[in-house]
Amino acid sequence: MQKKRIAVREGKPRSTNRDYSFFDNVYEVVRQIPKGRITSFGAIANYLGTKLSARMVGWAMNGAHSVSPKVPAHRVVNRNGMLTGKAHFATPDKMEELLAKEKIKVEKDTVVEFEKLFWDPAKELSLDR
DNA sequence: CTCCTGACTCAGC
DNA sequence: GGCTGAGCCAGGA
Repeated sequence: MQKKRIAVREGKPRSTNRDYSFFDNVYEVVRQIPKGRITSFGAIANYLGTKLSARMVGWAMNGAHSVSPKVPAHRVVNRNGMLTGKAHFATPDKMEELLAKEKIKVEKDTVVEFEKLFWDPAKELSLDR
C-alpha cells in the first residue's frame, strides 16, 4: 500500500496554520501498523513531529471508533507497552483479545517483549517502504 | 471566548 | 524507585 502517502507536515505542526488534521495523520499511521506489531503513542507523536504531545495521539484514538476504516487502536500502547487504552474499548478485555489474535502476548496489561514487537513509524515509514 | 480534561511523557523529589 | 507536577495540543462544555 504505497497508496495514500501520509500527508504529514513535519515542518511545524503546532503552528496555528495546520493544513491537515492531526487526527487523520494519527489514524493513517496507526492503520499502517503491520499485524502482530505494536507501537507507542510517543513514536507516533514523534513521527508527526509533536512528540511532546503524545496525549494528542491518545486523544485522537478517542475518536478512532468513529472513523472508517476502524483504526487498530489495540496496537497502540504507551511507551511501557502497557495497554493504557483498554478501558476505552467496548470491553476491557477486548484489547487483550485482539492482541492475542495477532500472537501478541499480554501479561498484566503489558505487552510481552514489547521492544521486539515495537514498530516505529518514523523508522519503518521512513524507509523506502 | 474561557476553562477543563485527556488512551502520554519527562523531570524532579 | 514510586509518586507528583508540569508541558504538550485539540476538542467539548
